[in-house]
This record gives sequence, structure tokens and C-alpha cells, in this order.
Amino acid sequence: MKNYNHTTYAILGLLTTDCRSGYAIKQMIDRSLNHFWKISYGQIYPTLKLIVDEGLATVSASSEDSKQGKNEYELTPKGKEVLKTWLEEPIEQIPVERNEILLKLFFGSHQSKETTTDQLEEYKAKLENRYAAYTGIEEMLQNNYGEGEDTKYWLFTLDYGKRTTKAAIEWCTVTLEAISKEE
Amino acid sequence: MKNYNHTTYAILGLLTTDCRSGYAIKQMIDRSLNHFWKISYGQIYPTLKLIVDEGLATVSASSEDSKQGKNEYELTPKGKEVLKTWLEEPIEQIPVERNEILLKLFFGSHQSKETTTDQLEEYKAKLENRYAAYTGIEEMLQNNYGEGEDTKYWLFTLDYGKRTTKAAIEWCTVTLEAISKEE
DNA sequence: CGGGACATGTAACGCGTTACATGATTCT
DNA sequence: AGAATCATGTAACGCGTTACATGTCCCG
Repeated sequence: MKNYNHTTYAILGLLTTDCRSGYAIKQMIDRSLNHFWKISYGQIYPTLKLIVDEGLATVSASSEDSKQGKNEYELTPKGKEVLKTWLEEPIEQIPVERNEILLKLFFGSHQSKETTTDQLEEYKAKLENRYAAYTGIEEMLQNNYGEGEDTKYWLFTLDYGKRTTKAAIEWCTVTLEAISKEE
Repeated sequence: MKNYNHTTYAILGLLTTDCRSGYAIKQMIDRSLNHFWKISYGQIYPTLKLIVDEGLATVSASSEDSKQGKNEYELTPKGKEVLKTWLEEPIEQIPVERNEILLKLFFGSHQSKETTTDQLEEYKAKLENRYAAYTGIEEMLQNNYGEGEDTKYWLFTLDYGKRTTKAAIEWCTVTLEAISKEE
């Protein structure tokens, strides 16, 4: 079976949910997968085209409604099979995330101490916002979709985001303390 | 002042340490920055060329030694200034790391439960290896470089890796428990 | 009737990886 | 002599972002 890139599998997976259009996929990712995935329209539309070309989905060019340029996609059996095959494959390697603040901190001896602490404070504030956003999504999921089988898995991924973000926040706290204390 | 990409700043920063050649830079990153940065030769050599073209470093084409194709780079005052300016700039945004296992888990309702747990177990094992590697680097740093001003900052970045990795390992544990218990 | 959300799409560009190509030095 | 490591470099390719272009629908 042919291999596709992760973006393709992500879209294939989202087509199993209520997302039926490129726009809906973008929204879903921005709202519910944003802690571990992101995507741009510049990828979505060409990839949807590829998916149709490969026979993994069909597109109904909104034949019934007034032609408001709204496309609805539906997975074919082949598309479902490709998705399932990928899901069953073992994971490759864990990625190295490039982190700008750690890169700057690595060269911290060339910074003023004030700059270092400012950057850490700002990073911490951003992480706290992120954490709050995750909590918000979590509550939304628990209220709106409490029934579905999917929800359970979506909450698992959120928990990952919360735990790692919390650990990063704690790191900011102790690092700031260490820097200020040493003086 | 002109802007460069993060790869360029990373190399500029490493040129302030003992790393003087492309090969040494690659080794340093693989050994000591691998928890938050990586780079390939395909980037290093063209970037070093750019850095010289821009007057941020000079290259001594190993004039003295037998011409064994070994280049030594040295930052110019301008290069130091560019680096410092970048270090003082506030950080942009925190990146979204794409995570294959979370993507698969998000679609976990389409997997067999066994596949899900296998993937989580494997991910956990890889995280544990990573954690052990960090501990190893930490010990090496504390033994070999205990004196330098840089070491303190390098240990901060390692601590970040350890804390977030540990949080991810704990997440694996509780998620595996939740999945096995629910049945 | 104007603004915001909905909706689709493309082209240019930047970045990074991979594979390839080459050759010197060092160790056994 | 052969292998491993040191060392530099390029070309092709894949992926993703950004900016641009276009148009509809719905609410007030």
C-alpha cells in the first residue's frame, strides 16, 4: 500500500468525524488538535485534491444546494482502509521540537540577566495561557460530546498537553528562582 | 540590522564556544542540544558560507596545517553583535510540536485497543531512554565542565528536557492504566 | 449595505532532510 | 590494507507557511 505524509493521514482521520469540508477541518484542528497539530489552508486544499485523485474520498460539489462553492468530502472504503493501516503501524521516532527560548537560554552567558528573566517570565505567561486554553477545551468536550467514543481519546490527548505544559511552567518557576537567587 | 533564521543564530552561538568547524558544530548539537535542537550538514555548510559572506565570521582555511580540508571559523565583532542583538530580542511564540502518537491516539476509536496500548508502551520506552540520555549528559556536564559560566545555562536547558519528558512518561502510565481499566 | 464569518484555492518562497560525492586521517 | 572516524560539500526533493486572489452568506 502506498504511503502518504502525516498531513494526509490527519485529514483522512478528520473526515471520519463530522468534518466534511476543508474549512471545517481547519476549524477542528485549530480548536481541538492545536496542542499537537496544526495545518494551513495551503496544505489542506491541495491535500484534499490529492485524496480525491487517489480515490480515498469522493467530493460532492454541493450539487443540491445553490452552488455556493462548498465542497463535501466523504471517505471511500479504500480511504478508510488506508487510514486504518496507518493507525495500526508502529510509531516512528519521537520528534525533537526546536525551542527558541531554550536556544537563547543555552547562550545565556551572553545575555544580560534581566533579558533572561524577562524572556522566561514571558514564556511562562504564554504557557499559562496555553494551559488555561486546554482546560477550556477540556470542559467544552466534557459538556458537548460526553457521549461519543471519540471523546475519551480526545481527552487523553488534552491531558498530555496539560501535563507537559504544567511541567514546563514549573521549570520556568524553578529556573527563575535559581537565576535570581544566585546573584 | 538584517534578520537571519534560527539556524544561523544557533551556529553563531556555537561559534562562541569551542566549536570552530562545521563538523564540531554538528557534534555539539547532537551531543548537548539534541533535546531542543537538531541540524544536518545540509544546513550547516551552506549556512557557514552565508555567515562568512555576510561578514559575521572569518574562515581560516587551515593555512598552517597541511591542507586537510579542515576549516576553522571565528566570529567577527559584527557577528558577535548580530548574535547579541538576537539574544536580546523577545521570544516570538511557543511552537506547536506535531506529535504522531497523539494524532493516532486522537483517532483511537478506529484502532484496536491492543494497537493503542502497544504504541503507548513503545512511546513510553522511548521516552525513558531519552530521560536516561539526559541524565547521562547532565553528569557529563557536571564532571567535565563544572567551571564554565556556560555550564549553568546548559544545565537549565537539560532540566527542561528532563521535566517535560518525565511528565510525558507519567502521562503514558496513567493513560495506559485508564485504557486497561475501562474494559 | 457593510462587516464579519464562511469558503476555496494558488504561487512563491524558505527551510530542512536525504542521498550522494569526495577525500584525509587514524587505528588496528 | 582496511575500517572507522573525521571532514566538507551539493543537488533534489518534500513539506509547510505566507501572501494573494476570489467570492458567498448572514446578521444587524
